[in-house]
Amino acid sequence: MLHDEGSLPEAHEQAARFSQVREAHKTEATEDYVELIDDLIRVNGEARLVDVASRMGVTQPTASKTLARLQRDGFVNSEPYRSIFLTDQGKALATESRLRHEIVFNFLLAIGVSRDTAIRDSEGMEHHVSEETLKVFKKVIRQIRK
Amino acid sequence: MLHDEGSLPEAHEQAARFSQVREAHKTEATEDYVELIDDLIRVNGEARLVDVASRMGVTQPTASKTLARLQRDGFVNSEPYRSIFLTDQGKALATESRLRHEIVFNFLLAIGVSRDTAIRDSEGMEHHVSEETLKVFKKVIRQIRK
DNA sequence: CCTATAATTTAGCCATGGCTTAGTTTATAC
DNA sequence: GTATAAACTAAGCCATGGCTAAATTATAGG
Repeated sequence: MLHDEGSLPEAHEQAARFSQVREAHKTEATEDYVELIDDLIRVNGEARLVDVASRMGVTQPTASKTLARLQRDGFVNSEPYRSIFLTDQGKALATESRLRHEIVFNFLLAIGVSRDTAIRDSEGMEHHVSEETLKVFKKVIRQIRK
Repeated sequence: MLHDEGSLPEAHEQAARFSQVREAHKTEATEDYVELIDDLIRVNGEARLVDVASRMGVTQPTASKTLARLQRDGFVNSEPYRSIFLTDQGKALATESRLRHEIVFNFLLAIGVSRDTAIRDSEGMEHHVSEETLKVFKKVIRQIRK
């Protein structure tokens, strides 16, 4: 059970958890964007707004505005009408996000989730998995593989 | 690997996944609120705004505004200055959310995540786990328990 | 080299979900 | 029964992240 019958967790603890989830939310867009930009640079040699937008499933103005925020916050760099680059901070975040994403994805595969679903679910889950859980995921992957 | 070296998933498929995650986001607040209101009614006999706010970790005006949206969308019912009730639709969503939440929580426990972390991570993860993955989670819980 | 098309930006709209400050209603305590 | 405290609502602010329509800049073809 998540909490006992007839009782609830302490209010301030519950509040702290919800605050934490909201906090994670704020960084989701950033992580998704830098991860995608990193992929585009690897594969295409450069990241163009038009590709970011189409792969994120948003319109170009939306992608443009989001990228302006990422630039303001120091994750990307780009000059007007030019392609997009990751700053060192952006690269670090992309690497970390990719790693986390891959672990969640491989974990889902390992326990028997189909590839399609693993791709889909890992996209949403990756932002909400703590370091501790990630460690357990890695252990389970190793165990199942042997 | 999530995708091959030197290639990317099809743009429209990737876009569809991100759209899906964004879609899930929209219902998160609703699910968290109805789940909490359901708990409060079970334990306290009623759900008061002041408790919803303190347990969600937001100010009363924020909770009030969110509840107005939930009422507009048919999940809760309440008269001004009175306590909050779930509609049938709200109860159904609360039940479904609680179930999903418990499965994710118990799954994390089962694979060896600590109770505190399981409580925290399940809060964020529950909204991003598909039916298929949930089934696998249930199976794993059963297997580990015996 | 110029023109058409594609890419990008700008401007302005909207909903969500945070906040504060101030006012109103309800409940409590004396 | 009324004063005070607690609960709730109202009004108005902000950032994020969606959108469309229109303007601007870059690029490619003839």
